[in-house]
Order: sequence, then C-alpha cells, then structure tokens
Amino acid sequence: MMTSYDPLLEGLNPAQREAVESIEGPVLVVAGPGSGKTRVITHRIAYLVRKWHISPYRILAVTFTNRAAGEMKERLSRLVGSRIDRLSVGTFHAFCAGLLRREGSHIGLDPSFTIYDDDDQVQLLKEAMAQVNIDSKQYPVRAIQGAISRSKSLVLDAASYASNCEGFFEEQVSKVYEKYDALIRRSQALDFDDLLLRSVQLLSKNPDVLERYQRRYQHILIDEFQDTNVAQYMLAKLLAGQYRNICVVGDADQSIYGWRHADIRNILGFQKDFPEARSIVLGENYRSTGNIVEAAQKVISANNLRIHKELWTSKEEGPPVVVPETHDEEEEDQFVISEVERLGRIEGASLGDCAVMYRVNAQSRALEEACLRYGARYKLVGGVRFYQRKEVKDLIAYLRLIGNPQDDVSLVRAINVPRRGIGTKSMDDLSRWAISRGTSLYAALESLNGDPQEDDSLRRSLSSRAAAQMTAFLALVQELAEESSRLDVVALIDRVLERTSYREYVTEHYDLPDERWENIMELRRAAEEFKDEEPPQGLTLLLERLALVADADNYEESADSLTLITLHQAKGLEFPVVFMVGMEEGLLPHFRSLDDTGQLEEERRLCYVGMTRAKDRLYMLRAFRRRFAGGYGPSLPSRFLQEVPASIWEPQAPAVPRRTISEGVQSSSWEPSMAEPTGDAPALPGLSPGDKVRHPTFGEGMVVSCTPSAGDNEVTVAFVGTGVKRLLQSLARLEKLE
DNA sequence: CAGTGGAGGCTTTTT
DNA sequence: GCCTCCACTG
Repeated sequence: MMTSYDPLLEGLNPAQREAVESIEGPVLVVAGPGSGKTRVITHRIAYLVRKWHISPYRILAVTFTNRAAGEMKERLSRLVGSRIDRLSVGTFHAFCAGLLRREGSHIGLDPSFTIYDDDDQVQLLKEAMAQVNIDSKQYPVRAIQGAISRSKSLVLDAASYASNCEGFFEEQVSKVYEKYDALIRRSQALDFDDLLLRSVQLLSKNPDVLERYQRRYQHILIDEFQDTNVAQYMLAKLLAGQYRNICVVGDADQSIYGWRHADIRNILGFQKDFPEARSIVLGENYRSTGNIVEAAQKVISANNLRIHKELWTSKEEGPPVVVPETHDEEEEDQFVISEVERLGRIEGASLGDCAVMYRVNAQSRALEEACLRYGARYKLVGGVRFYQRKEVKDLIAYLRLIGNPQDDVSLVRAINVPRRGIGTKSMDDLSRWAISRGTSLYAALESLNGDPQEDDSLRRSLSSRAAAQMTAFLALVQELAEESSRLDVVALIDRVLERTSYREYVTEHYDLPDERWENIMELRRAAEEFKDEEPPQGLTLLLERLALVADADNYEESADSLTLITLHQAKGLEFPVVFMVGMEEGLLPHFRSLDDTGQLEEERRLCYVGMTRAKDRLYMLRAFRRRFAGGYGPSLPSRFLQEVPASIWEPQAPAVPRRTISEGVQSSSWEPSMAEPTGDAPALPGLSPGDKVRHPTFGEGMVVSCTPSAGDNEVTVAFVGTGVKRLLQSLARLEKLE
C-alpha cells in the first residue's frame, strides 16, 4: 500500500500504524494503558473515510461510556470535519435504543417505549415480588435484580430462564422474572438489559432487518471490548456477520466491570468466532514515567488469571511512587491538599493537573470537606446522579407519563406529586383493579370515567374524595398529553411545572428547595437542545437522553480545580498528578471481594487502572485508622502496596507529625520516615492569633491559631456567623485586616 | 392521609 | 455514619 506519506499515519509507531491500516477483516487490538488507543481508533476511522472514501454512514463505533463517545466525535471532527456527523458513535445502549425505536414493531414493541433505570427497575421488582408472594426481606430485591440482570446479559429471557433454572432460589427468581417481565411489557418499558436483549432477539429473529444493518455497517469498531457482556458481543457479532470488518480494542488487564457481567471471555470468543483475526499489541506507554509504569506493571503481574503482557515506556524514570501514611482520613485528605499546594508552588502544577481517586463514593465526602475547609476549588465527578434526584425524577415521571401513559412506575410516582390525598388504601384499590383485569394503572383510572353501566367497581370501592382526586389527576395527564402534541418540550415542561404548582411543592416539602429548583431548571436547560424537534419527538429524545446519559455535567477538564473521582470513572482519563486514597485492605481491595479470587483480581485491575492514570507523579495513600460504616477502626495497608517494588517506592510520614501511632494498630512492614523538614519557608504574610482576617466566602473572622505545616501555614479562624474553620493560608485567599 | 420520628439496614463500581 | 423504610401520631 502506498501509505507512507499519509499524514494520518505520521507519528504512529509500527503497531499503531498496523492497527490503523488493517482495515479489512477482523482485528483484535490489545491496547495497554497510555498506548495511544484513542489515537489509533480515531485515526483508523479517519483513515477509512479519507483514504478509502468509506462513507461515515457505513461505520459504527461503539464505546462504553457517553464520555468516550463524545470525545471520539470531537477528535474525529478535527480530523475529518463535519462529514463525520453521519457516523454512528455511541454506547451499546444508545445504539440499541435507536434500533428498537426504528425497528421495534417487528417484535411488537411500541416505538414510544420508556427506558427504566435501576431505580424504576427496583420499584417494579418490588411490585412483582409482592404479586407472586415473595418476601422482599427474605430475598433482597438487589439479589433478585442481579440474577435477572445476569440472565438477560446472557440473552436468557424469562421463558428460557424458567426452563433452565435449578434450585429453590432460582425458582423464586424465575417466578419474579416472569411477573416482572409481564409488568414491564404492560408498561411499555424496557430496562437497560432489555435494550440489549431485545435487540439481539430482534436481529436474530428478523433476517431481513439484520441484513439491512449488516449491509449498512461495513466497518465496526468496539472500544473497551473487555467490558462487553455476552449480549453485547452477540450483537456485535450479528452486525459484523456480513463484512466481518470488525475491530475490537481492549485490554483484559483493565477489565473492571465483571460485576456488570462484562465477560473477558469475549476476547477468547472473538478469536474463535473470527479465527482469521489479526492480533496487534500496543505495549508502549506514552503516558507515564518509568517508575509509574514499572510499579503498575508489578502490581498487575500479581494476577494469576492473566495473559502475560509487557508494558514499557521510553520516558524517564521520574520521581518515585510516594506512599504517604497518615494517622486518619482527615490527615490523609489534608496531605493531599497541602501536597497539591506544594506542587503548585514549586513546580507550577495547577489544581487541574491533579486528581484524587478513590474506591467508593463515600470517600468523596471527606475530601470535599477538606477542599472546602482549605479553600481548594474542586470538581466532583459522579456522585448522586443528576437524574436520580427526587425532584428531577418527579418531573421526569410526568414527562414519561405524558409520552407513555401505560408506564405504571411513573404513574405511581406522579400521582401524589403534589400531594393529592391519594393514600395507601386508594392506591391498593386501584392496583387491585388493574391486576384483576390485567390492565395498566392508567387504564384503571380511565375506568372511573367510563360508562357506569359497565364496570364501576373501582369507583364504588374508592371514597368519593379519592375518586375525585384520581379523576382530576387523570384529566391533568390527558390535558398535558394533548398539549404535548402541540408544544415543544421546553414549553411542555413549563406547563407541567405550572399545572402542578411544582415550585410551591418543592418549597413546602423538600429540604434545600432552591437547590432542587435549580436542578429542575437544569433539566429544563437540557431540554432546550430538543426544543426545535417536532413536538412529540422532542419529548422522546429528551427522555432517552435522560435515561442513557448518566451525568448531566459531563466531565470537563478545568484548569483550576482538583478532580475528585472514583477509580472506575477514572478509566480512560489521565492526569499529571494522581492521588489514590484509601489504599487499605477492605477498601481496595474492597471487603466484598476478599473471599473470591476472581473478584480480588478485578480489584487489582482496578488498582492498576488507577495507577496508570498518572503521568508524572503517583501517590498511594493509606491511613492507620479510618471511619467506616459507623465504625472507626485500625486498617491494614492494601496488599497491592506491597506489590510495588521498594526501590521505586518512597514511604512518607504525615506532613504534620502526630503523637505516636496508637497501640492496636498492626505495625507495617516499613518504617515510616519523618517528612523532611521543610527548608523553604513560605513567602506568606505572617498571621498570628488575634489577627482579624477576611475570607471571600466565609467573611470576617479572627485567627485562633497558626501551625506551620509542610511549608505552609495551617490557620484556624473563627468566622463571624460561619464558625471555626481550618484553612491553609496559601490556598484560602485570606486578607489581613487592620 | 401526611409528616415525623425511630429503628433498622446497609454499605461498589454504571449503561 | 448515612439513608431508607416503616410505624405511629396528629
């Protein structure tokens, strides 16, 4: 091929180049962290379009997260320009939702189906369990949910599960599964797993539909292949059936979603299903320093169930991996902040260069508090998902109900927002009526307006007050549904808010009403993107977006704030400076993984993912004691720390020396050395107790005490009104007053 | 029927 | 330690 001077191939190493150029036939790219994977994928697509004039319309690129999809689109538009608009890029779930909206009629699916999230699924499962008399105390909903989800990920529908199940628990699950399936179908809803399952079923049962899509997608790319589950892989295999131009990119060492039924065995499956596949290994790391790569490599090699793979770098060694030990969590967070500050001072690192990574979201709270206390700007990634907030779900329930009145879960939520005085008993009557007639709750409501000659048993069982309230609610939904065919989605939202007096409701019934109202406005802003769609379409698209895009505030790099993020979410990102906090047994690896080798190895991969996010500096912190699940106990260093070779590992004692570590704490295998005394005194104006100061947020206060701390001053200030705060002088913009 | 208070449970990661 | 669910009370 005469490709040597193609600018798209320039600057690629031989393996990367091969991955870009091998456009025909199946390709398996094993891409270690920092090996230029995204570059390979984007260049490969650009190469297909620019060099081989493949229409972007005929290319499908599947990513694992919306963030990755967005990033890919952005990079591609720079390489290829606006032509890539016709490219299909997105998550499996988004692809399936689109497919089912267009083709769902082949399997009896109404195109206005609702997508149920995790929470909705639990609500409906509870209802299903109640209906088949299975006690949710004896069988936790989560366990049942897991079993059903797992089954769906293996493309086993309720009937297949029923004929395959063994043992008592599985029989119970099977009963719930069948009931749940009946209920969710009646609600014209699909859960996340259904999106995949039903898509596979649609394509395998409808050869003509399959053929259309197979013909369309001449080239298929799958990113993060190690995170696909069986259903996803089957879908990919179906779609690639005709051209077999399928390129999967992944790294088994970064597989951290086994709990979501991701199956690393898909990689083996791929090699079996596509025996002619070319394998390409990208092993050179361009991201991290030598020490970081070596440390990460050592940790991951401790996994036994692993295919050996070398990761190397030609970058310089860099500073050692620092393993600070702190007394407790508070001190851990304080160390992070003061170190961030120190790096900024001596190396010019900005807050945006640094990220703090942790295993569980619960750890973020203390970090946030530390940031607030020391005045460091931060950006919390994830946390409570936007669309799971009560107020957001309230509004969404109305919108869903307008789009799909059969949606029972949303009806149950909306009917008492605002309070309409419809209580347990009335809801029971309503639900019983619907069950006995096999209808939706909405249909049950409609019976209230029906011909009294026909079936007025529901009306008779209800109090006249309840019946009147229900009729009023029904009228409201009908009115809004009618308006929804005229109004754009933003106007529709305004109508819902107005007709429900939602602002008043929030003010009266929810804490933090302003914040909640702000979230509602945020949702309204999100809807503006769909304002110009034809009326019912805008609503459908908005609801789909809300269901499939997890964080409303997608992660954006910002130069001046510290990133707080879970290890899982950090996958795919990189930062010059990374702090991994909570390197302790029970946290990383997590308690729930300790008794299972497979899960333990996944924890180790998670650790590996975290370590390999770091470009220049990596800190792995551990505290001697930690507050956890109510307790406050000693904690042992993570076994993963011991796997980092001592030669590149620098223990570091707390920045603020404390009294000796209390008894009862297992002494660790290393001697914590005291932090080197900070020779370079901070060029900060001296503050002393009694001084009056002003803080931009906290207002005026008086200095209570000053403690030198790692080249900085830790200042305790009593603020008027706000109370006592501990601040780092260099970060908190304190102004000394006369 | 709704709001409050207490007790109990429960702790992971996300499309 | 936190949040959720439930039972009781107003």
